[in-house]
Amino acid sequence: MPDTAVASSAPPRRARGAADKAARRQAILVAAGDLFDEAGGELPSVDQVARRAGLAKGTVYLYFGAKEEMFLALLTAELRDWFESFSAMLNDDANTTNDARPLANAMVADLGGRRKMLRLAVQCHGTLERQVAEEAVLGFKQVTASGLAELGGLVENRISGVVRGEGPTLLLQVYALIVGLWQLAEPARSARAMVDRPEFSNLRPDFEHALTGGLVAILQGALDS
Amino acid sequence: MPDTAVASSAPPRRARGAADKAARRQAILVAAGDLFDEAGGELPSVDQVARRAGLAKGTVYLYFGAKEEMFLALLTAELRDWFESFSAMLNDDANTTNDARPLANAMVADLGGRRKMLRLAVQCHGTLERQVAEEAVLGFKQVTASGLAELGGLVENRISGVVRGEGPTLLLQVYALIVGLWQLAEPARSARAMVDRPEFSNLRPDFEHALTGGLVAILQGALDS
Amino acid sequence: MPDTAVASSAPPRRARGAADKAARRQAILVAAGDLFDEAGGELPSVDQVARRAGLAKGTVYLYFGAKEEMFLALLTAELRDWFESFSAMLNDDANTTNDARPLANAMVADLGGRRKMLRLAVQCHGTLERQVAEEAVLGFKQVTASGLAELGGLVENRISGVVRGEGPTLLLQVYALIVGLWQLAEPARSARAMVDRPEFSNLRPDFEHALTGGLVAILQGALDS
Amino acid sequence: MPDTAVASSAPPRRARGAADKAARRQAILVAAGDLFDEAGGELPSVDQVARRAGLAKGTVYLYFGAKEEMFLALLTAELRDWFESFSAMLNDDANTTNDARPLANAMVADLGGRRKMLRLAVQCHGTLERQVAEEAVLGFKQVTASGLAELGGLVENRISGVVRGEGPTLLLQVYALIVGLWQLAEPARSARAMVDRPEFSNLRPDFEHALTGGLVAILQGALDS
DNA sequence: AATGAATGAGCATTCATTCAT
DNA sequence: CATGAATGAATGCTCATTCAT
Repeated sequence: MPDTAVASSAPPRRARGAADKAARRQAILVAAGDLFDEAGGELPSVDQVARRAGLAKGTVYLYFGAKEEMFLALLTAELRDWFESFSAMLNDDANTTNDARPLANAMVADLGGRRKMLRLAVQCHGTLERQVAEEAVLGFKQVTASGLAELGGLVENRISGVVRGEGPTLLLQVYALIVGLWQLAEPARSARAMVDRPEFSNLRPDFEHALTGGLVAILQGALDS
Repeated sequence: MPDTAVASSAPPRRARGAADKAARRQAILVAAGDLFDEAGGELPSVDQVARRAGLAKGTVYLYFGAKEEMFLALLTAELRDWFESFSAMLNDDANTTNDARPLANAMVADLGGRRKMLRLAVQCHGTLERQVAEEAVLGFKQVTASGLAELGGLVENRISGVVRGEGPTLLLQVYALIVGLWQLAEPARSARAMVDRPEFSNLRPDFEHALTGGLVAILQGALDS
Repeated sequence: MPDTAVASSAPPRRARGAADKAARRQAILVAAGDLFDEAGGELPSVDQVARRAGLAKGTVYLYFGAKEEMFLALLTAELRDWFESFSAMLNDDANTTNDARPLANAMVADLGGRRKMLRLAVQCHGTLERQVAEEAVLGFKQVTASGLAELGGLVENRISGVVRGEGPTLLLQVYALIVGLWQLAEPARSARAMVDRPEFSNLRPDFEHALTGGLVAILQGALDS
Repeated sequence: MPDTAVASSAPPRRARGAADKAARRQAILVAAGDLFDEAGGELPSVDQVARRAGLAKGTVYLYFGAKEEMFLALLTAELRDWFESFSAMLNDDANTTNDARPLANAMVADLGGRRKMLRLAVQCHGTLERQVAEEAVLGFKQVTASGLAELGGLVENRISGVVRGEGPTLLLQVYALIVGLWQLAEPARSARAMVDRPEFSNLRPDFEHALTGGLVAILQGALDS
């Protein structure tokens, strides 16, 4: 697979083949993601992204119809990855006993390395989706939907007590809890100092603590029913 | 004293007394909230708000230091109201049996009329807090923190099984689930049509269904422990 | 003269007599001047001035038709004072020998305590006059003109060599040199650090040195002719 | 190569080469300068400048980081030009006899066509410098400083009596006198009518008369020492 | 006379997107 | 394919001034 090997090197001056184009598209996404993360979850400008990717602003628009699509694609990729990871966890017998705690713990641990996904989720569900053309949301929705369906089925199979057809709902609950807690747990820079004051300590939830508790409750609720 | 009686009507041309000023401030908030809601959760411009309130742009800045403060104040009020409502539910014996369902149902029903609060929550936690001066977040945080503390105590008292000190955490889980699910359940205009397609049906969660399930799980988890 | 004695105390709640009004007007001017100086030569807002004077914004407009008038009046007063001081110098025989240096030195020393006047002069001649109603400039021009005429006559009498009728011209030259040099010598905050670099040393003139030299030249020129 | 020949005409729709870009930058400066002059020394809005140059507002910001930079660049150019002209005068033997009058006359005549420079100088030294980022002042300061150094040396060489090292000081005196007198001589529109009244005749100095006298004095002072 | 609430004109700046080259 | 110059919509905020009280 020479293509794969080359894909990771610098993209060529002109991306002609499909592989080249995919590589360039990927390079843009990487640049966008890095900048997004470095900015603490703030969307970088298209120009910044292009420069970071070593390209011109206009080039970005050859690969993405709009700025928001870029980040939607980014979240799509992050979600896909998370889905896989989650899938693996569900397939691990150690996580699917009658005790929800192992799975919850595994999930929380796994999310520890997914700050970018969490930040993107906050942006996308809160703001981004509003500003994108209908078609642009399509890819995102497709991946999400199919992932949800697949994972939902897995959930129904592996977690006893989950009623047939309720798998996706349970996943949505889980995802909502994760993203919702993350929003509360990662306040903006300006609020950072404030919530560190003792009188506001209960406003800055310990993300992991609260999340673990919530996940256990939701998962255990399914197991018990 | 007809004046006192009509205090809730339109404030006088010039708000001199504290009551008049409060009324005017309130009128601005109402205008802002209505426009926000009408725009489907998009922040209106200050000028729009002023015009809707029958005032000039500059006048708004006599009552709010910045645009974002306005909406933070709005959410503060909405939250305060919700806290009260929630408090009443918790104090209702019918909601604090060993079955979490009555409380969950009550909460979901109550939230049905709080679309504005939910939309504001999405905006504030996702975007607004990032853009406001530290002092401006203070009032918001104070109300939230004290409400959380108070409600948290109530939760610990009224819901058996909630460990002392874990009340606020449970509330955060609940709040996160609510806001998180709302984000997923209220796609932007552009995505509205899309998720109505059958193949995406599982992406447009039935907010009430998923929320009820999640709340029951979290609350029941506490009751059972 | 009880009035004079009272005039310097806090102005009464309501200024009724002419003396009271003058005192209040004076208080406003003092507040304006102090704030102007504290701000490094930046015009304070009317609100700031009013508050500093312990008055409401609107009250300022009972005494001055426009913000700029205030500062024009301020400069008028400063100039009047300087004129007097200058007059005294001219009347001092020690300053009116055939050597211009004593007078130049005296002037420079005197200007050392007139930073406010210099800053005002820069503002007024450069910007303020443009923005004031015609009538408002009247008082300023009157004082300036009469002072110039009077001082000009004195100059013609006391400085040998000054042709009859050229006294005011000489004064204008002197005044222009002073204000012009001051502008160059007091760069804005942002440029302060820069001109302190060695490579720009010649851009930050030693105000006193350059001014003394210039004054001596102009005055001596008259003496010699 | 017709293109090269018409380089000074309107730049192409899109300025790609460095020359085109310089031409466009120049076109913006010309537009800004003309508007500034037409407005009697008032800064036009960026939008006005852009429209006059046949461009969109945003385009201006491709060539200047901020509005003030534009006018600083304008003064820089004007000063550079004046420096050259001044330099030529100094190199002219007819201007460097023991009589300062020829040089003074030449300078005054030369300044007659530099109204734009004088108005800009008033704005820049009085207001503009205060509002610009430090880096933006750099270019201006550099040109000024180097011009001052160069001209200062020339002055020392060509005007007998100027002590080594005092050339720049003398130039500053000259520049200050010029700008200072201009400020006094060009009252704002509103004051124009007023100073034409006979009683204020001495306030509206004959710029050329007073300037000539002052320059002669300063220059002669050097020659005589 | 004094107040201070209300007004609203005025403007620089950013940045996603387009399209000529 | 790539570029990057050009576009221009969009808007929060200040503050001098007015005038109802």
